[in-house]
Amino acid sequence: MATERYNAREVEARWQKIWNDKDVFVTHNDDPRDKYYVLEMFPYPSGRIHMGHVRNYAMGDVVARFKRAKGFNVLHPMGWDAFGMPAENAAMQNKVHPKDWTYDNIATMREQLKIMGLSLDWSREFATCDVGYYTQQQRLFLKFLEAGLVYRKNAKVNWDPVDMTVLANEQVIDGRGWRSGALVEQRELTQWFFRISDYSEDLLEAIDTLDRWPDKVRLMQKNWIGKSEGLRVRFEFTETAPTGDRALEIFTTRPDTLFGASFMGLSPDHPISAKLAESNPELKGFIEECHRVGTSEEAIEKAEKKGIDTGLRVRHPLDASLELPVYVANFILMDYGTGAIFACPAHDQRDLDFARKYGLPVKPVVLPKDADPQSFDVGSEAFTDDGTIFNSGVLDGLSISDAKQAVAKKLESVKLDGAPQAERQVNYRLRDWGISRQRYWGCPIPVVHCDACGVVPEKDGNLPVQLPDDIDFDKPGNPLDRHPTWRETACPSCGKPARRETDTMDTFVDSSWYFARFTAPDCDQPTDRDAANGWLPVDQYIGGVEHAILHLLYSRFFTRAMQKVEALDLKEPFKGLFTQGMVTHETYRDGDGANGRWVAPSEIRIEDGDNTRRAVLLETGDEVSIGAIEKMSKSKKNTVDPTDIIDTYGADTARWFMLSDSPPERDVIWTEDGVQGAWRFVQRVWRLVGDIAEKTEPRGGRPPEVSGKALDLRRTNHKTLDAVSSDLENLGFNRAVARLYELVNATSKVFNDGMADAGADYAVREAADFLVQMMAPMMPHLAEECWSVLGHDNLISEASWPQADPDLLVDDSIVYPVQVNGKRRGELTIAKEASKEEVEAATLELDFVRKALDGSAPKKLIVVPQRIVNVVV
RNA sequence: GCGGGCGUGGAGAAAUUUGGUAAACUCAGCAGACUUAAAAUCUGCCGGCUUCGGCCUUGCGGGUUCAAGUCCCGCCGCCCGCACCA
Repeated sequence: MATERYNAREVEARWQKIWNDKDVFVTHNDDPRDKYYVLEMFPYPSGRIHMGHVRNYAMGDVVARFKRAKGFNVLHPMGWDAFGMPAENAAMQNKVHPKDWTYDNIATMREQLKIMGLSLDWSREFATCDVGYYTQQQRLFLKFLEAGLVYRKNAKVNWDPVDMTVLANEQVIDGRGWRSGALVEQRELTQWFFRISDYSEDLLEAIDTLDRWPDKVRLMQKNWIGKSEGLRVRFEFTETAPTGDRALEIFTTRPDTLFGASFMGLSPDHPISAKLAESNPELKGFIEECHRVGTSEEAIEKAEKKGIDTGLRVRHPLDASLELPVYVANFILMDYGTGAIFACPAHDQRDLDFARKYGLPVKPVVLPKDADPQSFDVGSEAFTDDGTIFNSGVLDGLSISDAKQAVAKKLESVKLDGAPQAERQVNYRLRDWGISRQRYWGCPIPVVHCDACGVVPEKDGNLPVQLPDDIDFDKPGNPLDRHPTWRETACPSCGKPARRETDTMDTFVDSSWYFARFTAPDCDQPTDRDAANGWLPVDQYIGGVEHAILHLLYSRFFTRAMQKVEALDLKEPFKGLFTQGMVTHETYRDGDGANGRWVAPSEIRIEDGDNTRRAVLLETGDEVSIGAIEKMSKSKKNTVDPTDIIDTYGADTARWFMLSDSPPERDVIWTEDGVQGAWRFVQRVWRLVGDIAEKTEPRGGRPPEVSGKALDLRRTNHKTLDAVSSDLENLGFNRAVARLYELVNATSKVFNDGMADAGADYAVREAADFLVQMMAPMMPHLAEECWSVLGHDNLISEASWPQADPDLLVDDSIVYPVQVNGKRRGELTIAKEASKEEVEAATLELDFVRKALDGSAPKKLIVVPQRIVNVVV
């Protein structure tokens, strides 16, 4: 029993070298076994790995190692999402080139990942800022352009005044830039767009096929695409509008409430509003005021419904005698529907607020169930639930959906100026994806502006359009624009001098196809079709829920677009998706609570008392206040550096702790005590396995006859194997961990009790072998070391997953819990094959059952075979 | 406002897939063994009440069922997403 203390540092480095020297984790595309592609969202090279990465990659690595042991050809690559603003910010602040900053960070983080012992195929590594990668991205862009998937338009864009760049709608959060936090302004610019909205319906419908995605993410995507079915209706003006329009076109999802129409509303950005404003100073002022208010959450919440009567009137399409006033109103959005509405105040809260303010009619047309049509009044709350149509002439008595159909049918057949007055229409919230960014550190958009030919795609032979290295960051804005010579080029079409596009692509483009590039990272085309089709879709994708909409939706679009340009042949890139929780930690503050300075965990010591727990500064011994548990962040200083942990305890301990306790989708709380618990387990396993290796012989040949405790242990071994296999299959890492603790407890007991029963040696040795194999995906270094101590001469990383013996998964006898009136009152041990009648008879013999029955027969006796017995008295 | 999720010991949690022994496993705590002492390790206890027979207990209130943490209805609380989308 002279086993030495486990030296993680030495052991981990040794096995990592062996794996590397033997190319154990290099994957070949021509391997004939079934494929399994496991991918974790690749990191942005911000500088150092954080605990969130450790958690994410530990999970992915467990899946990769488990599937490898199960016999799959596993693809598990890693790369870097390497373009983006922080590199430019660093350039501006520290006078370091974005390229140097990025590649330095990558070098640091690569080493950090390597000491985690991840089973990655590093031969496929790339960074999105590698010329080799963005060349292919430019090639893909040109193919998309040719296929009509890209276009340029003058558009109002979200302008971030701090980063001095354009943001996609998705990147505007509460009216602020997602990165800078600055209030976003509206600006007119010519921008490049991807036609993601062409795929709205397809992207929406296919969500139903993603049955291995979290419901939450699927729902978020559904809402984001935001489909609504309705009717586009033209209301005839009583007099031609100043724009020359004879009718006002609106979109509605509630044509059933048409008889409740009270007024019309125009967006302040509607062409008619703009035209009227030219001769109406009051309206002009109002529109300007609307623009000033902005679109922030706060502004919208506080904004009162306001508007101005334009003086224009329209005729009601179903009742020509009725004329409706046309207002410009601040709550109507130009970029949804037609930018104009008909308002039915009784059944829409916004319309109601507006109508009450301006004294416009409120006529209910949907009657709630059991309400009195004479007295029903909506008051200050619009009625939006189901009901029956009334006050609506021919529609009276219809259900809402029947009324919708009836109105659509009627207005489709009425002609106004030769065209149908209404058309059914489906509207989506999803807008095209603006990808232009006025930045240097991104993939250049490979087009040329020529005075003679206009906008011309760069020739494929001229790719790549490479970023210049000599660049300065003295002023804000786009450095490519200011570069003295980079812009100058020849027109690919006519050969005359022309200028390069200086916009670069949104970095979300880079991450929208990297998973495909990993399948053939050196291909001289964006993809090797066979490789991509062979490996994709990704079987298990793992990452943070913060990418639930943007990255995942863009990737789904990209896969479709790539299918269209024949770069690959599938629609959905990610078959299984898992969104892991965050890593959190207690926060600490110096001095007086809320105003105190944040203190890092490494600066304090926790003192546990009987019923007290306090934190004191290491340096001074002064007490600091313990605050809420929050996501690890630099600003709150509650971070723990993974390399410090690995230096002290080793990678296995860090990985094991990350996988223990908390279910993977939930937040995990990082605690020093918890890490130490994991460390103790590492040592305990090491001692136990060492002792078993010393005292028992390796197994071989047929299992011997076992009895008593040894038989029980063999059953435990196989039951644990069965359970852990399914836990890992379902990403239930915390459950798998708990079962391995149980197995260690059970094995120690048999081993320490002297192994008196027949076959105990075998049972204990089997337990050790199984234990080591089952923990190998989670603690691979310790597992390799133990595996070799147990006398195996192969690598556990290359060993096959063991098979559970079905005979050992069931016991000879069953312990039935016995309930009396549904409360457990005792138990009954009986042979497994006992018939229902035998169980019933045995139950009635039990003392506590007899007592409860007190001589009379039970009202009911329920036996659920192999489960439970319930006696109803 | 709309949509979704969650609520179990001192803490993280299990059991939620199929309604069937609530609290496995870990952390913290307590008591003990070993030790000159500490660390490490090992053993035991650890939801509440109890007249020691038991009784109660999964946010609260109801319901379905032989049986409810699990299903249904209504509240309360917390978290997440979207947000003037007609």
